[in-house]
Formats: sequence, C-alpha cells, structure tokens
Amino acid sequence: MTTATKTGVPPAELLFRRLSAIHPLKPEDFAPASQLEVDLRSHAASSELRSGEADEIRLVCAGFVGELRLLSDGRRQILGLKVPGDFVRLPATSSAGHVTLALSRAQTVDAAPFLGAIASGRAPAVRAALAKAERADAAAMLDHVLRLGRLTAYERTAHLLLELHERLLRVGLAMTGSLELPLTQEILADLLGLSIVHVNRTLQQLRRDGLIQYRLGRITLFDRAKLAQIANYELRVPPPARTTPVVRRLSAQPK
Amino acid sequence: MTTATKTGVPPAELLFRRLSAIHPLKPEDFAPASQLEVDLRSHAASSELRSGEADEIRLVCAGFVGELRLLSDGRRQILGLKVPGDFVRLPATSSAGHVTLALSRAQTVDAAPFLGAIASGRAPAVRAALAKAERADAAAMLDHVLRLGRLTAYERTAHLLLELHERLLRVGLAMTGSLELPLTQEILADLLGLSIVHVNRTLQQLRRDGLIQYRLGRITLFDRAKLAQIANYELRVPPPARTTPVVRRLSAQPK
DNA sequence: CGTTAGTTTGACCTGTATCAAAGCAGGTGG
DNA sequence: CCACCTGCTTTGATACAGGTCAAACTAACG
Repeated sequence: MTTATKTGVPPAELLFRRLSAIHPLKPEDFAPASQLEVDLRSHAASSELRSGEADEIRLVCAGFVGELRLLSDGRRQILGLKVPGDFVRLPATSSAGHVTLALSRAQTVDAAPFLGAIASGRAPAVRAALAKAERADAAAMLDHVLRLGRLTAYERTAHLLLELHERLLRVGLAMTGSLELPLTQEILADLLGLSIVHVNRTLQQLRRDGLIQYRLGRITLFDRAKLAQIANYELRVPPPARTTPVVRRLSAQPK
Repeated sequence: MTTATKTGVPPAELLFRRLSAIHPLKPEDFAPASQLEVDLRSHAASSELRSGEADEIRLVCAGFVGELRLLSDGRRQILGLKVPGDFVRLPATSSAGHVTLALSRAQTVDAAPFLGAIASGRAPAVRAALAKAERADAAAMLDHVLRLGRLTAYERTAHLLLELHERLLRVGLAMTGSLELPLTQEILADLLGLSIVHVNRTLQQLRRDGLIQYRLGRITLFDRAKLAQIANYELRVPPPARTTPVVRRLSAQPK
C-alpha cells in the first residue's frame, strides 16, 4: 500500500501469463485455475514462510520470495529467488539452516488444489507447460551458479538485473527496460554472494557507466544489449525495438 | 584400464543402489532395470556428450560427467557434477556455451527404456524413488550455490570433497573415509569457481592440516566430522564408527 | 524530532587471481 | 634405455577484486 503495487494481478491470471509465455495455452485449458483463489496469504518483508504440517507448494503472486541458507557465523546465501508466477516448495521439516522467506512484502496462495486438478484432470497442455516451467526454473538456477562461480561483481550484478527483468516481463510485471525492485542492497548482496558495501559500489559503477538507473526501488536498464554483452547473458526477450531513445546514450561514457 | 575401476558395477545394480539408498525398494520392483543393458557408451576424458537427434537422458555408470558453461574469454564453470548412478539430460539443441562433458573417462547408458517402463508400468515404489532422487539432485545443486556464493576456498574445497564422498558412498563406490577422484585440479577449479593455482594451494593446506590426503587420484578424508564443521556441511552419512584410527589425528596440527 | 533501517563514503586489509617458471610423471619413438 | 614430449602439479612473486570496519548521510515513520 506504500508505493505502487496495488492489489496486483489475480493469481490465476499471473500463472496463465507465466505458463503461456513458455508454452502455447488456450484460456479454456485453464479452468482449474479457478481453484487458486483460496488461501491467499500476505507476508511481511523478512518474514519466514512456513508450511503447515505437510509439504506445501505455494504460488507467489506478489513480491519476492527467496530460499536461503544461513551459516552459523551469520553469512547468508540466497539459493533461489522466486518472483510472482513462480512456485515455492515449503518442506514440512524446516531445518534451522535452510529457510524460505519473503524478501519484500509478498503474497502467496496454496497451489495444491490447482496442481491436483491438473495432475488428475484432462489438460495435457497445462501439464506440459508446467513441466517446461520447471525446466526453466532449473535453468535459472544454473545461471545463478554461473554468476556466483565465474562472473565478477560487475558482471554478476548486470546478469542478475537482466534475469530479473526478463522474469518479470514474462508475467507482465515490468515494462521493457525497467523494473520495480523493492529489495535492499543487503538482499542483493546475499543473492550475489557479495558484501553490502560492494554491491553498493557496483551499482554506482553501473550507474556511472550509464547502463542503469537505480532510484527508489525502481531500476531502469538503459542498454540491455550492452549489459547482456558485459554479463555474458543470453537475452531471451529480444532487445526493445526502441523503447529507450538513442539520445539517452549520450550520458554514458563511451570509454 | 589404467588404475583401478575394472569393468565396474553393472548399471542396473548401480541404479538400484542409488535409488534404494533414498527410498526402500524391493528387488522385484526392479525388473524394468533389465532394460538398461543396451547402448552402453564409453567416453574419453574431456570428450563432449552429445545427444542423437532428440533430447536424451542417460545414466552415468562410470566416471564423472559435468554440465558446464563456457564464457567467451575462456572462463568455465561446471554447473553440475554427475557421478555414477546419476542421470544426465542431453538436450537436442546444444548451444555453444553450454555443454556436457566427461570429466574423466566415463560410461553411460541410455535411460529412456528404463524410464519409459517405469512411467507406464506398475512400480509405484520405483517412481517414488525417482522423484526423491530428483529432489536430492536439486538439493546438491543448492549446496553448489552455497559453496560458490558464501564459502571461502578452504571451506568450499572441504565441502565439495564431503559431498562427493557421500554421493559415491551412496552407490557403493567409495569406502568410508576415502574416494577415487580421477579429476585434474583444473576440473576441480572449474567446479569450485577458483583458479587452478589456488585449488592446488588449498588442497595442500588441507593436507598440512591433517584433514585429507591426496595422492594419485585417491583422496582420504581423515576426519569427516571436523571437515564438516569447517565447511558447514551437514553430514547425511554418519561419521564412521572408527574407520580411521584415532592415532591418525596425531599428524594433525591441533593449532 | 528522535529513532531506526537503509545507503553511501573512506581507509585499509586480505583472499584469491595472475604470471611465470620450475618440477614430475607417463608415454613415445629412436 | 635414454631423450623427449606433453599434460599436470607445484612454487614464488606480485597485483587486484572484493571484504571489513567505522562513520556519516538519508529517509521513512511514529
């Protein structure tokens, strides 16, 4: 209620967008999504998501959720980031070192009824789409590994921003070239495997290089093609026809 | 034929061990495994594994296989490591930047007939076991992320060795406390996101600290409990009753 | 307005990379 | 059997990316 993000897109719509972006899907295949309206839950930023008694799968429908590992000395690493339209699995047995938490204010709904309906019902297209989505999630995880293992802080940050941007585009929650990112730099640090201070400096560097703008939780990517080249990122959503006027580039230092 | 690793364990046996280690399985559930004997393929170290025309899933039955990402400037990161008993998915469309290759001499068999038989047949236990195995693979991936993101070189190396050891134990290819590791330090570097030189120094440090021994592709873990503590590793296979005589600890520097 | 959470800055330190060269096999062919 | 590769490991010297510590700044919020 603070900034933007009113009540948001209805869960079923979100999921429909997410799935049909990967696999062609007819709206009528999508009846089971009506199952989704139950058990909407809101989560404060930094609050842990716990499952009831059994394993649970929830659909994120607003905000960001992260699965993260804690070390005894306070180090934290976010293992995977979930954006609206993604599923989170909440294991019944929550170990102390491995938690799922809301990285910003977030909302989720129980996905079990929907998934159950899909599994038993006759909607092969949806089932196929889900399988593809699962593979896409796995691919995101691999990108995460690449970032942490072999990219420099600068590359890493660019890479992450590009990935987030595309994932949000996919569900209609970003415009080409800009995204809402209500995450603290501490969260970004835990995502990128960097220190807070270094994240801050890296973002400034990207800004000074005229590649991004970063203000009030909104990030603008001025030149996705160049960012992609820097980060070794393979753009899946093609660079915009010309959303960003070419003139903008003047503020960049051609180096 | 060089060192040990004669002809090795038959694929069906390997898979049986792998699966029944996670999920109780009766041998008679396991008839479909006879399907596995076809299409055994040997791979030279460093050779790429390519799929025929379609997507393909193969079972690793000897050696190590890695999925890796290449950057234009020569940096490489191994995204996931497969040991005997694991499945590798070979996508039909192989992009230049993303390859699967044999990290040591290795052997694989086509898993499709087996998986097909399971999917269609009546062997719910095996299907459940496969699902669990898949989740275990995902968990290994998360460990990989933690290592790369938040552990120091020293911790990272210990962590990886512990993980490999347990994964090999699981399929009966390691003794408690020691494992065969025919990987060059360059491969370890690409796995750990470190430089070759640093991997070398880190291994020496672990050796000097009396925690491991490293000779001729065989690694001995002298004190898994201590290694686990260093690496923030959660041992799944309990520390040995007393495989390593306590006396061994004398060579360590108590610091 | 004070308080609190987050961002920014500066100074300094250290883990890890890089470069270069020297050891050390194991395998080949003369 | 030796001389020679070639691929891998080891060592030393040096450079730099990124971490840590500490403090100032900013902006929300009650």
